[in-house]
Amino acid sequence: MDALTINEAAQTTGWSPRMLRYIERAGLLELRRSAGGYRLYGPAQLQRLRTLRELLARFGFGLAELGFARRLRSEPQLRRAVDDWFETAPARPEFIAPDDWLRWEQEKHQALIAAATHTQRLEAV
Amino acid sequence: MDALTINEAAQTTGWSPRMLRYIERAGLLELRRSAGGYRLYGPAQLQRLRTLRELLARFGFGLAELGFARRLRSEPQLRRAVDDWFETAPARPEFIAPDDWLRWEQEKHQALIAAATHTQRLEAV
DNA sequence: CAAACCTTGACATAGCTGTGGTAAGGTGGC
DNA sequence: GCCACCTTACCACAGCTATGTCAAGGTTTG
Repeated sequence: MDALTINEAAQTTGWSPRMLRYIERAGLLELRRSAGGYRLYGPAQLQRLRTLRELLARFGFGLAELGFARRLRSEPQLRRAVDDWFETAPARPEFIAPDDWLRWEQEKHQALIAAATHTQRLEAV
Repeated sequence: MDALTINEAAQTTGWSPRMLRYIERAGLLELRRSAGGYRLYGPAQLQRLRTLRELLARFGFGLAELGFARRLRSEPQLRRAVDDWFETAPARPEFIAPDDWLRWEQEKHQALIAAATHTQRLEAV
């Protein structure tokens, strides 16, 4: 068997077993199951979990947001509706000063980003 | 002056003044300001606010998610990173049964959707 | 078959979201 | 110049997110 069970996967990816189940539940990772129902993590899944970690830390957002990104790519109706909303010329939110948005986002994820940065620094040592 | 102030805008859009400020703060609507700093809502902004209402009710997500969609379109790096993550072949989350995701999402927004539906019904009367 | 590991489900909690207030102070139009 | 309206900055609160822990009960494998 070249697949890990959840605790082994947790160790090599840095996620807790709890979070691995949560991530699957959130629709962000598809897993094979053993005959008895054990989650089986293959190399591809492990890699995905590691990049997921990096992604969230680097940009400071959460699983919910990524789940929404997933909906955007899998639900054309939703995609269209959202695109339409943003493209309605007059309000042009693309032109809001990035600073404003950043300030807002950073307030939200300040702690998270700080933690991530700290972690990276530790890892860099 | 063909622009409304915040309470007038609130009345014609159905949002509360409180939420109108919140929406602006979330980077989802750009507004002109009077010399003294009053928010000025033009027809375009009003329309946008109305469609925003419909968008959220129809698909059952929140301002935070829409804010993330905005980031996706305004931050190419983020966009690329997220696309890459989803396109990494092996886990293919696009192929997760829509049912699973829906169940998950609906648990989350059950109350919200119920409330929205209820509101619509009231409005329809 | 027994020890070690897994599964789902429930309870817990800090922090953020979406909303509503209120207060202290500036703006606008008659 | 007044009164009504606006602004920002707080306090508050229910509900959701991201995490952890624990219990009761199957699975694996030596």
